[in-house]
Amino acid sequence: MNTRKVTSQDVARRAGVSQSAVSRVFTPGASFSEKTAAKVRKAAGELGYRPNVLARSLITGRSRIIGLVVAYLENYFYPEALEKLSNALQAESYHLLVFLVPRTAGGIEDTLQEIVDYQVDGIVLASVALSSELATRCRAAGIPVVLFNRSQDGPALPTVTSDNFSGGREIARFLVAGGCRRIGYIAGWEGASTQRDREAGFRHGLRESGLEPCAREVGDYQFARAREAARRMFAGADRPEAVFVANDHMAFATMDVLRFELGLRIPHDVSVVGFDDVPPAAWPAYDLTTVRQDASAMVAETVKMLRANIEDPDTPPRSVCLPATLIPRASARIPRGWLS
Amino acid sequence: MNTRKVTSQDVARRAGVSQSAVSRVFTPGASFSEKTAAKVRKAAGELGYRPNVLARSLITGRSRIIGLVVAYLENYFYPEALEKLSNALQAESYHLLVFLVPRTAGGIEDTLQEIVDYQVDGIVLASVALSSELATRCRAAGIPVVLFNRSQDGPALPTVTSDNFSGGREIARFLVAGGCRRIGYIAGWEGASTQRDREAGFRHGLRESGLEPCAREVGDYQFARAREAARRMFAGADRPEAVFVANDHMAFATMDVLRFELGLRIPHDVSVVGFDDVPPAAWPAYDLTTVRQDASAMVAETVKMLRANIEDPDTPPRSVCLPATLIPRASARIPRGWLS
DNA sequence: AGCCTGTTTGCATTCGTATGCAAAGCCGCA
DNA sequence: TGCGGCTTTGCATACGAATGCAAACAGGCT
Repeated sequence: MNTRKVTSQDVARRAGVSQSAVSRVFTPGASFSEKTAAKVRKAAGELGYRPNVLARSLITGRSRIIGLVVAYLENYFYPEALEKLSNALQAESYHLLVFLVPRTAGGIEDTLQEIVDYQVDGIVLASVALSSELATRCRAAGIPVVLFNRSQDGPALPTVTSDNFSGGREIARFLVAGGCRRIGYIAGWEGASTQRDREAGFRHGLRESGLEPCAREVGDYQFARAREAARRMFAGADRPEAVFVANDHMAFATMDVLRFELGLRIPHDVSVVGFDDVPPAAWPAYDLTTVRQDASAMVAETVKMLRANIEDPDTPPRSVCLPATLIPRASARIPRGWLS
Repeated sequence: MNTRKVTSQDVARRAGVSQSAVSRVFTPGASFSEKTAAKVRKAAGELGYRPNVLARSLITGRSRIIGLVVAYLENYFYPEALEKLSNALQAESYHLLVFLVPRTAGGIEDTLQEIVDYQVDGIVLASVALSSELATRCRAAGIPVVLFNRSQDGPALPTVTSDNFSGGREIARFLVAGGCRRIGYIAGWEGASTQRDREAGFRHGLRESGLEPCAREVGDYQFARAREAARRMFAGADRPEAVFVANDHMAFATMDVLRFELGLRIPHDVSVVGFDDVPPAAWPAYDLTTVRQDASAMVAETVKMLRANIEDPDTPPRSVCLPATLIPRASARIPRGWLS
């Protein structure tokens, strides 16, 4: 309480120099002599002075804050990404200001405004779709935006995804090679590009063998809805031999329904494949065959793009699509020779 | 790019009023006539003006930013808490600036300094222990701090926990009532108050029946180490009939080892109980008996404390300990008559 | 009209730091 | 000693908004 904020003025007075000198000592690249630096550092240390980031950002126009918009953390891919992103940014002395928004289009509008109010240096949009009008406004505001794990048709924005199409296709090939013919698909939220691309790739892969999904339900990337979707899909007598679930989180729900409600054996009766490779997928209870999204690589690319766009706002938007590799585990029959 | 930042000056000019007038229209509680407000709002709308939060905070001394320090998001209790906390704070137009730190004491020192640099209005420390010296410095800096899910001996800081002691005791009673005598304990990170309290309560509960843990291993709240701990504990011939694992996250690892490495049936051969009640605990694959920490209530209390301390820094620190209730599920034998 | 009270308004200053500019200092060299 | 060139320093101002103060205004009453 008693300790009032200590400013560069206070330090200047105590060190017997001007406020500018203090500022320069704390500004990388500024010009000052070792002698004054010593005096300033000493005084600063004694007073416990630290530059006020907010005041600094007022004049430099950089806040060293990155806004993160994320719809939900229920899918464990996002906590993981958040953790990695935060760590990567901290290494460059940026920090994450998080905004949670309902996935519906309405809320994003306002949220984005709030973010801009904080003068963030950049924005990462994860698990969130952006109307093209909004995207344009962001560019207009001069704030770099990176789409994380979502792509976008309209106006070009920097985008980091993994190769959802190939991933989906690989899954189809894998299941077909394993001898499955009757294959179902449980879709994610239809508004998501990941959902679209995974399904498109999957259908493409099936078509290579003259097949198409024998059933399709929508789980909206939500646990509870995926459970219902699984129940519907496996209610009838002629149930699928395999099912591709659009992400791991829903795949867990599906496996639980198959095993514990319907008494089916996995993969003996049904093969299940997910997407993401979140940590629980590797847990023996699920041991889920899935496609790995390389979160670390995605984060690294995201940070790289942000940095580039912050340094030079006219950097042309790149779209990076990282390889996604299928991880065969025990939840789906492994085709003979697949691993060789 | 072209659109330069629009300031209150610009709005003032366009509306034909002074900058102060514009400021007042955007400051709740300030005095202005409806007539000027209309002019200002119109001009602001046309220009797309929004107050600069950073500039505002420079003069008001409030940034409307809350720093959140969290060690890791691997344990799904924390993403959940983070999501709820962020939502609760957004409702009061605060926002979370997240800082991830390794759980070791060293990093926190620096991290806390970085946080303070951002002039945050408050700090939430989750899953992090604070040296008493550091705690004092926080108070001295005049920044409200709330300990979330961690308590603290030394100097009094506001604290929100659930009743880990009672929770642990309840688990002991539950297992004993279920007929278990040989009961093991897999501990969390020894530096954590949650670990300490859960174990103390557990031991207390056992002692009521003249028992004590037949085995004890340390899992450090980490998945991999918990797995090893479980292997060690169940290696010998005279294995425990039940085990209390200090949190759900480690309990999943334990269950996997018991079932898939050792071929044991749960709860027939071994009863397993966790702590937290994270979402996967309710998934049929685990169906884990556990003690529920009411994350929503904890968050609500945290926000309340923060608000109180921000409004009046001399608010005496309160320690809230919320009830934690045992949720019987299928991973442990349910004592006859327990549910009645 | 004249006075009093209460509300609006603008002016000027403030928050804490960075930075352009010009003055001052330093160094070496002739 | 004097001069050119480079570095260091302080002064003054700017960033964008909030606010104390006093002037201006509006309204009610006599």
